[in-house]
Amino acid sequence: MPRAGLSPETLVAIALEEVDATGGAQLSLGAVAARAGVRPPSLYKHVAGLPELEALVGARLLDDLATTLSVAVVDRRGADAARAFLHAYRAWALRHPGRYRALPVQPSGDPRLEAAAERLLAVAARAVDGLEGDEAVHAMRAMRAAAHGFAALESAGGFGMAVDVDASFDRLVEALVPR
Amino acid sequence: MPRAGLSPETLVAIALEEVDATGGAQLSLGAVAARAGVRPPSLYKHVAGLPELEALVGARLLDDLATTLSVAVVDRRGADAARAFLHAYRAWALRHPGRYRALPVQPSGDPRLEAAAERLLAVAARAVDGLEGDEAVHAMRAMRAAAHGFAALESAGGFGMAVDVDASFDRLVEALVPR
DNA sequence: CGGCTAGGCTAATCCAATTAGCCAAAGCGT
DNA sequence: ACGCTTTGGCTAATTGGATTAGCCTAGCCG
Repeated sequence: MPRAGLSPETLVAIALEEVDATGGAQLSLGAVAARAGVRPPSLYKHVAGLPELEALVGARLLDDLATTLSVAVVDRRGADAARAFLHAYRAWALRHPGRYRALPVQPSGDPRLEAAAERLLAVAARAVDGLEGDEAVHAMRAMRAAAHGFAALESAGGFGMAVDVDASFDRLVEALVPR
Repeated sequence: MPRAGLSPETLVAIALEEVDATGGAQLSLGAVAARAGVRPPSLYKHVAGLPELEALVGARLLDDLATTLSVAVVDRRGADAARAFLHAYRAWALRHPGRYRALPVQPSGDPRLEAAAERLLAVAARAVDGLEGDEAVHAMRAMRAAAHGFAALESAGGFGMAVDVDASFDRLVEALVPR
């Protein structure tokens, strides 16, 4: 039995393949082990168990999203920043529907998750550039809610009608963005 | 061993207690059986298994929500209807955070779920009263996305900042509602 | 080469769902 | 009241996934 060259990082990468393949269903150690070409108990040499693997994957997803948004927003100001944030958010969810559904609902309880969630918040804060105090908080919440709601519904196939979804999203964006 | 007086309906009611108690975590037959004062296998005399119970619970939740929204929207027109819809939606989610998280993500695959989801859509359509064709669809999508996004984030404790959440919601509502 | 550690493996345990098969409680017609 | 049938409990057994215990070898170090 040769070494498989596993590590927490490679396991996270393998788990992401599994997430993409299953469309975000509950992760299972058996599936990850099979993909890694190894028996399930072997995974415990690299991660503490399923909850830890889920936390690592969750943190990775939040981080990916935060990075993507960060790149989209950088160097933009005011309404442009907000638009870029919203479009990049939706694009990410559309590009990885499984990963979007696998995003941790409550990124609390694990320091890694909390740190990643923190980064995401920081990016959202940059997207409401130009607003002050409570106004910034209100705007940030509206953007997060709209982005998440739209992405969740769309990536779950919730928009049945045969009407242009891009157009719907643009309306939503323009309704929210400071005029 | 006396009869426990169970039925699909009572099991759904018991499952809802469990959902409220656990805050929307994965339902388990063991927990429901314990609450019903019965051994797990006995439940199979009333429902086909966990998936069916989940479908029944999901349909019941969608139906409750649809009814609540329906009552809120009835007799209202235009912007008033939209505002009422959004506020009632958020209020329901806030009143039952566990149930909100237990709402089926993809109400498809089971005719009962599909029917309930249909009702919900019909109520949303009434809330965009006054708009025609594509405009109505865009508005409905925006409302659903905003309502779901806000409710999901709020009921998951996603708004950490100490800034009035009611005010944030009002901003979002006014940004969306046809002026 | 001998020894140490890391990383596989098998076997065994635990837990939740589910199935099989038994048996009593109710309802019902006589 | 009596026996039949159906309904709804129960225990025992199976299955599947997570996890733990303990063994054993590959790779590395002196």
